[in-house]
Amino acid sequence: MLVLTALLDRSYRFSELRREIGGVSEKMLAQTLQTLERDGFVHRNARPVIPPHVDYTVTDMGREAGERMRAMIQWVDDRMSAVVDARAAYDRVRAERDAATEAPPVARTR
Amino acid sequence: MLVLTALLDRSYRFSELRREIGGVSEKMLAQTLQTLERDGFVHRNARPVIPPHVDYTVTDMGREAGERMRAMIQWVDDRMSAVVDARAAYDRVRAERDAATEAPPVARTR
DNA sequence: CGGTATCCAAACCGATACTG
DNA sequence: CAGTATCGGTTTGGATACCG
Repeated sequence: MLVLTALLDRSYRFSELRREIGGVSEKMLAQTLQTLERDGFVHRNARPVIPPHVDYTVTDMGREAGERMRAMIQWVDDRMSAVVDARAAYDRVRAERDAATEAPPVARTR
Repeated sequence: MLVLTALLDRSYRFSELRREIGGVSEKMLAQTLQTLERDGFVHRNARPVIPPHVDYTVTDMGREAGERMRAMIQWVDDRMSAVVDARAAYDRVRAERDAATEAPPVARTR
Protein backbone atom coordinates (compact mmCIF):
# COMPACT_ATOMS: atom_id res chain seq x y z
CA MET A 1 0.00 0.00 0.00
CA LEU A 2 2.22 2.80 1.26
CA VAL A 3 5.32 1.01 0.04
CA LEU A 4 4.11 1.16 -3.54
CA THR A 5 3.07 4.79 -3.35
CA ALA A 6 6.36 5.79 -1.76
CA LEU A 7 8.32 4.03 -4.47
CA LEU A 8 6.46 5.91 -7.20
CA ASP A 9 8.61 8.96 -6.63
CA ARG A 10 12.02 7.36 -6.42
CA SER A 11 13.90 4.27 -5.30
CA TYR A 12 14.47 3.71 -1.62
CA ARG A 13 16.82 1.74 0.53
CA PHE A 14 15.42 -0.51 3.24
CA SER A 15 15.89 1.68 6.29
CA GLU A 16 15.12 4.78 4.34
CA LEU A 17 11.79 3.33 3.30
CA ARG A 18 11.11 2.33 6.85
CA ARG A 19 11.67 5.88 8.03
CA GLU A 20 9.65 7.32 5.15
CA ILE A 21 6.59 5.22 5.89
CA GLY A 22 6.82 5.37 9.65
CA GLY A 23 5.22 3.06 12.17
CA VAL A 24 6.23 -0.06 10.32
CA SER A 25 8.35 -2.69 11.99
CA GLU A 26 11.43 -4.16 10.35
CA LYS A 27 9.74 -7.49 10.16
CA MET A 28 6.63 -6.22 8.41
CA LEU A 29 8.55 -4.17 5.91
CA ALA A 30 10.82 -7.09 5.03
CA GLN A 31 7.83 -9.35 4.68
CA THR A 32 5.90 -6.88 2.57
CA LEU A 33 8.84 -6.21 0.28
CA GLN A 34 9.41 -9.92 -0.23
CA THR A 35 5.79 -10.47 -1.17
CA LEU A 36 5.79 -7.48 -3.50
CA GLU A 37 8.99 -8.70 -5.09
CA ARG A 38 7.73 -12.23 -5.45
CA ASP A 39 4.51 -11.03 -7.05
CA GLY A 40 6.34 -8.79 -9.47
CA PHE A 41 5.42 -5.36 -8.12
CA VAL A 42 8.82 -4.38 -6.82
CA HIS A 43 12.35 -4.91 -8.00
CA ARG A 44 15.10 -5.53 -5.48
CA ASN A 45 18.59 -4.47 -6.35
CA ALA A 46 21.21 -5.73 -3.92
CA ARG A 47 24.73 -4.41 -4.37
CA PRO A 48 27.15 -6.82 -2.66
CA VAL A 49 29.25 -4.26 -0.84
CA ILE A 50 30.07 -3.82 2.80
CA PRO A 51 27.97 -2.51 4.36
CA PRO A 52 25.21 -4.01 2.17
CA HIS A 53 23.35 -1.59 -0.07
CA VAL A 54 19.91 -2.66 -1.28
CA ASP A 55 17.46 -0.49 -3.06
CA TYR A 56 13.95 -1.07 -4.14
CA THR A 57 12.12 0.23 -7.17
CA VAL A 58 8.69 -0.43 -8.64
CA THR A 59 8.27 -2.54 -11.74
CA ASP A 60 5.92 -1.35 -14.49
CA MET A 61 3.06 -3.27 -12.92
CA GLY A 62 4.05 -1.94 -9.52
CA ARG A 63 3.91 1.59 -10.83
CA GLU A 64 0.43 1.04 -12.20
CA ALA A 65 -0.68 -0.44 -8.89
CA GLY A 66 0.94 2.38 -6.96
CA GLU A 67 -0.83 5.00 -9.01
CA ARG A 68 -4.14 3.33 -8.34
CA MET A 69 -3.29 3.11 -4.68
CA ARG A 70 -2.45 6.76 -4.57
CA ALA A 71 -5.77 7.63 -6.21
CA MET A 72 -7.66 5.42 -3.80
CA ILE A 73 -5.90 6.87 -0.79
CA GLN A 74 -6.77 10.32 -2.05
CA TRP A 75 -10.41 9.34 -2.49
CA VAL A 76 -10.62 7.84 1.00
CA ASP A 77 -8.91 10.87 2.44
CA ASP A 78 -11.41 13.18 0.77
CA ARG A 79 -14.29 11.23 2.31
CA MET A 80 -12.84 10.85 5.77
CA SER A 81 -14.86 13.65 7.28
CA ALA A 82 -18.09 12.34 5.74
CA VAL A 83 -17.36 8.95 7.27
CA VAL A 84 -16.56 10.48 10.64
CA ASP A 85 -19.85 12.38 10.50
CA ALA A 86 -21.87 9.32 9.49
CA ARG A 87 -20.25 7.38 12.28
CA ALA A 88 -21.01 10.05 14.86
CA ALA A 89 -24.65 10.24 13.72
CA TYR A 90 -25.01 6.49 13.85
CA ASP A 91 -23.44 6.25 17.30
CA ARG A 92 -25.58 9.09 18.62
CA VAL A 93 -28.79 7.42 17.50
CA ARG A 94 -27.71 4.11 18.94
CA ALA A 95 -26.74 5.71 22.25
CA GLU A 96 -30.15 7.37 22.48
CA ARG A 97 -31.95 4.14 21.79
CA ASP A 98 -29.85 2.30 24.38
CA ALA A 99 -30.48 4.98 26.98
CA ALA A 100 -34.23 4.70 26.34
CA THR A 101 -34.28 0.94 26.87
CA GLU A 102 -32.02 0.82 29.90
CA ALA A 103 -33.44 3.83 31.74
CA PRO A 104 -37.04 4.69 30.85
CA PRO A 105 -37.61 8.46 30.74
CA VAL A 106 -39.31 9.04 34.08
CA ALA A 107 -37.48 12.15 35.15
CA ARG A 108 -34.45 14.05 33.94
CA THR A 109 -31.72 15.56 36.06
CA ARG A 110 -32.38 19.30 36.03
CA MET B 1 -15.37 -5.13 -0.88
CA LEU B 2 -17.59 -7.72 -2.51
CA VAL B 3 -20.58 -6.51 -0.52
CA LEU B 4 -20.37 -3.07 -2.09
CA THR B 5 -19.92 -4.39 -5.61
CA ALA B 6 -22.81 -6.82 -5.24
CA LEU B 7 -25.09 -4.05 -4.02
CA LEU B 8 -24.31 -1.93 -7.06
CA ASP B 9 -26.71 -3.94 -9.16
CA ARG B 10 -29.63 -4.17 -6.79
CA SER B 11 -30.64 -4.41 -3.15
CA TYR B 12 -30.12 -7.67 -1.32
CA ARG B 13 -31.51 -9.34 1.74
CA PHE B 14 -29.12 -10.73 4.32
CA SER B 15 -29.13 -14.41 3.42
CA GLU B 16 -29.41 -13.62 -0.23
CA LEU B 17 -26.26 -11.52 -0.03
CA ARG B 18 -24.54 -14.29 1.87
CA ARG B 19 -25.35 -16.76 -0.87
CA GLU B 20 -24.38 -14.31 -3.60
CA ILE B 21 -20.94 -13.63 -2.16
CA GLY B 22 -20.22 -17.17 -1.03
CA GLY B 23 -17.68 -18.32 1.52
CA VAL B 24 -18.60 -15.67 4.03
CA SER B 25 -19.79 -16.62 7.50
CA GLU B 26 -22.89 -15.11 9.05
CA LYS B 27 -20.77 -13.39 11.62
CA MET B 28 -18.49 -11.72 9.13
CA LEU B 29 -21.30 -10.54 6.92
CA ALA B 30 -23.21 -9.08 9.86
CA GLN B 31 -20.08 -7.36 11.08
CA THR B 32 -19.20 -6.02 7.67
CA LEU B 33 -22.69 -4.72 7.03
CA GLN B 34 -22.77 -2.98 10.39
CA THR B 35 -19.49 -1.27 9.73
CA LEU B 36 -20.56 -0.24 6.25
CA GLU B 37 -23.83 1.07 7.61
CA ARG B 38 -22.16 2.94 10.44
CA ASP B 39 -19.69 4.54 8.05
CA GLY B 40 -22.43 5.58 5.64
CA PHE B 41 -21.74 3.25 2.72
CA VAL B 42 -24.81 1.11 3.06
CA HIS B 43 -28.40 1.71 4.01
CA ARG B 44 -30.25 -0.87 6.06
CA ASN B 45 -33.99 -1.10 5.64
CA ALA B 46 -35.67 -3.34 8.20
CA ARG B 47 -39.34 -4.06 7.68
CA PRO B 48 -40.84 -5.19 11.00
CA VAL B 49 -42.80 -8.16 9.71
CA ILE B 50 -42.75 -11.81 10.65
CA PRO B 51 -40.54 -13.32 9.47
CA PRO B 52 -38.21 -10.30 9.49
CA HIS B 53 -37.36 -8.77 6.14
CA VAL B 54 -34.23 -6.64 5.92
CA ASP B 55 -32.70 -5.36 2.77
CA TYR B 56 -29.52 -3.50 2.12
CA THR B 57 -28.77 -0.87 -0.48
CA VAL B 58 -25.78 1.32 -1.19
CA THR B 59 -25.81 5.01 -0.34
CA ASP B 60 -24.45 7.49 -2.86
CA MET B 61 -21.03 7.30 -1.29
CA GLY B 62 -21.32 3.53 -1.19
CA ARG B 63 -22.09 3.45 -4.89
CA GLU B 64 -19.02 5.52 -5.64
CA ALA B 65 -16.90 3.23 -3.49
CA GLY B 66 -18.43 0.15 -5.07
CA GLU B 67 -17.66 1.37 -8.55
CA ARG B 68 -14.07 1.96 -7.58
CA MET B 69 -13.94 -1.47 -5.99
CA ARG B 70 -15.31 -3.06 -9.12
CA ALA B 71 -12.68 -1.32 -11.22
CA MET B 72 -9.94 -2.39 -8.87
CA ILE B 73 -11.13 -5.98 -8.78
CA GLN B 74 -11.19 -5.96 -12.56
CA TRP B 75 -7.65 -4.61 -12.67
CA VAL B 76 -6.40 -7.22 -10.21
CA ASP B 77 -8.20 -9.94 -12.10
CA ASP B 78 -6.57 -8.86 -15.36
CA ARG B 79 -3.15 -9.10 -13.76
CA MET B 80 -3.65 -12.35 -11.92
CA SER B 81 -1.85 -14.44 -14.48
CA ALA B 82 1.09 -12.04 -14.55
CA VAL B 83 1.33 -12.31 -10.77
CA VAL B 84 1.10 -16.09 -10.89
CA ASP B 85 3.89 -16.15 -13.46
CA ALA B 86 6.10 -13.78 -11.49
CA ARG B 87 5.56 -15.88 -8.41
CA ALA B 88 6.43 -19.10 -10.20
CA ALA B 89 9.60 -17.56 -11.64
CA TYR B 90 10.64 -16.22 -8.24
CA ASP B 91 10.00 -19.55 -6.52
CA ARG B 92 11.84 -21.46 -9.21
CA VAL B 93 14.93 -19.32 -8.85
CA ARG B 94 14.83 -19.58 -5.11
CA ALA B 95 14.41 -23.37 -5.23
CA GLU B 96 17.43 -23.64 -7.51
CA ARG B 97 19.55 -21.53 -5.26
CA ASP B 98 18.49 -23.55 -2.19
CA ALA B 99 19.24 -26.81 -3.94
CA ALA B 100 22.70 -25.52 -4.83
CA THR B 101 23.54 -24.59 -1.22
CA GLU B 102 22.13 -27.70 0.39
CA ALA B 103 23.48 -30.24 -2.11
CA PRO B 104 26.57 -29.13 -4.02
CA PRO B 105 26.53 -30.32 -7.64
CA VAL B 106 28.82 -33.32 -7.46
CA ALA B 107 26.87 -35.73 -9.56
CA ARG B 108 23.39 -35.88 -10.98
CA THR B 109 21.13 -38.93 -11.05
CA ARG B 110 21.19 -40.18 -14.61
C1' DC C 1 -35.31 -14.65 8.87
C1' DG C 2 -31.79 -12.04 10.60
C1' DG C 3 -29.19 -11.73 13.51
C1' DT C 4 -26.24 -12.04 18.64
C1' DA C 5 -23.16 -14.49 22.08
C1' DT C 6 -19.56 -17.45 23.16
C1' DC C 7 -15.66 -20.29 22.53
C1' DC C 8 -11.41 -21.27 20.66
C1' DA C 9 -7.63 -22.23 17.10
C1' DA C 10 -5.01 -19.95 13.80
C1' DA C 11 -2.92 -15.93 11.92
C1' DC C 12 -0.88 -11.52 12.69
C1' DC C 13 2.42 -8.48 14.23
C1' DG C 14 5.59 -5.90 17.40
C1' DA C 15 9.68 -6.41 20.30
C1' DT C 16 13.92 -8.32 20.88
C1' DA C 17 18.07 -10.70 19.90
C1' DC C 18 21.12 -12.29 16.61
C1' DT C 19 23.74 -12.76 11.77
C1' DG C 20 26.37 -12.12 7.18
C1' DC D 1 23.03 -2.11 6.66
C1' DA D 2 19.67 -5.34 5.77
C1' DG D 3 17.82 -8.49 7.14
C1' DT D 4 16.37 -13.55 9.90
C1' DA D 5 14.69 -16.15 14.08
C1' DT D 6 12.00 -16.57 17.84
C1' DC D 7 8.71 -15.44 21.48
C1' DG D 8 4.37 -13.96 23.14
C1' DG D 9 0.33 -10.89 23.28
C1' DT D 10 -3.51 -9.38 20.39
C1' DT D 11 -6.73 -9.91 16.74
C1' DT D 12 -9.22 -12.47 13.53
C1' DG D 13 -12.74 -15.33 12.06
C1' DG D 14 -15.10 -19.92 11.78
C1' DA D 15 -18.29 -23.04 14.28
C1' DT D 16 -21.92 -23.54 17.15
C1' DA D 17 -25.79 -22.45 19.91
C1' DC D 18 -29.27 -19.49 20.92
C1' DC D 19 -32.91 -15.35 20.45
C1' DG D 20 -36.77 -11.92 18.90
